[in-house]
Amino acid sequence: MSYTYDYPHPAVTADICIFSIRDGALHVLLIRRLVDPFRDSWAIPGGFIKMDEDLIEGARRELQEETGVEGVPLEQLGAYGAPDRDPRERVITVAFMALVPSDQMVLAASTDAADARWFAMDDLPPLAFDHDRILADARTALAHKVTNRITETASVAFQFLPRKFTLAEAQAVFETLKGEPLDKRNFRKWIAANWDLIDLGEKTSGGRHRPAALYSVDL
Amino acid sequence: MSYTYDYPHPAVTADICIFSIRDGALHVLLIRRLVDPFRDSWAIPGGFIKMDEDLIEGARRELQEETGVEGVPLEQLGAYGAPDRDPRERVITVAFMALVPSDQMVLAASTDAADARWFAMDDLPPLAFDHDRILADARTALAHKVTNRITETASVAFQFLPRKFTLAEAQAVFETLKGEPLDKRNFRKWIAANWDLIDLGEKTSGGRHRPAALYSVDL
DNA sequence: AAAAGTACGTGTATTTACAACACTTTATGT
DNA sequence: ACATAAAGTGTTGTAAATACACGTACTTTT
Repeated sequence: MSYTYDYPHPAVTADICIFSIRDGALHVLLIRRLVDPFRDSWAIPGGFIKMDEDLIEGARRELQEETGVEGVPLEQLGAYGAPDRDPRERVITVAFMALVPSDQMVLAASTDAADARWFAMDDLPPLAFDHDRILADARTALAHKVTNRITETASVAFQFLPRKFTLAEAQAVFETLKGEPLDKRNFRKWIAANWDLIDLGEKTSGGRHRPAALYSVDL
Repeated sequence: MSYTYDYPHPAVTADICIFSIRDGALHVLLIRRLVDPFRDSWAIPGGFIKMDEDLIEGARRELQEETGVEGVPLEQLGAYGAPDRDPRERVITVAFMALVPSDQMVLAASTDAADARWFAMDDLPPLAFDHDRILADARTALAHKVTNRITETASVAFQFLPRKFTLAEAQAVFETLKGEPLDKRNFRKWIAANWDLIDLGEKTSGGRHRPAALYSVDL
């Protein structure tokens, strides 16, 4: 089967930057390519949009097919379409991003991708295509989303915390997402002002130091 | 000549929202379509991306071809790709926007567009495709760009003013772009704090009221 | 010449957000 | 008891945003 047009058409893909925190460090989900070009290179997951699906649906489907990840709230980042970004043919990609708790994710490779793995953002392999640029843009957007407003993305941050958490643990999560250290007192003022924290009246124990109060959050 | 692919490919277009102020009201540049679908409907200018040009280059070219408008600093708004947004075939569009001084623009219609005209934003005709949504998104983005930061877009605002202008004239321009009235005293503080205004020591005359001081701006 | 009309020009007080900054408290381990 | 380690806690300064009202200077009309 083949498809013929009177004028040349580009291919259109959706590529998805999935961020998570693992072991206290920001990670991104990458796949190893099984096919040329960039065979055996790492890349952000993505693939061709089908003719009957919306862009975000295509992104969701590709993400599921290539990594097994489902049910994440994607946000569009923008379109990338430099003429030579793919050596095969003209390929324009629409980039999406999301922040997810990776513990609940079951990674599964597929036919298109040999392997799906989490990589620490400060220890990335060389990436296929222009995925380094896309990922850098997504990283910047993530930091803004988490701090500037009370977005859905920001509330995902609490998914990285246990149901009962200390304020120090919460601060570590937000520092990781923003990528820079935060002042302890200012952070406590900020989080108390922007979320409904519930003081559980319980304390940590077992540390060789003063116990911390435990909180939960009402999102 | 025809082009054949193993898999179906969407068409990709660039559509451009060009805003300007005319007669004190925010206007947008629209074209009347000469071809189906939506023949004789009004639409934001745009067209198919060529295989060897970047998205923004394609946007610039289509804008020039369809309206004669050149040399404007486009910014990407995002990609729109609902499966049924074009009845002919699957068409994904990447939207761009810009704010320009329309007086210097020479409008010229082309083969694709019967007519290019400015429409007041509060008196729009029905638009082709999903252009009403794209335009609404662009309108929101414009208001943010003009006020939230000192962006290039914001400095275009002064292009709507004569070289020597009064602060009341400047306020009217920013109110039009933002779409809401501004407090006179606060506006004067804000503009003085954010731009280099030069008091020319001259005054208006001929009004049936107290004359206003004339300024110019050093961008 | 006086009065009315019209837009010009100006200052202060309040609130909010953000940034900087240091010491006391309370547990654990030796 | 003492050392260690992290928890917890307020104030101050600055900048930015908001709200708000009246005297001034010129033109036109009577």
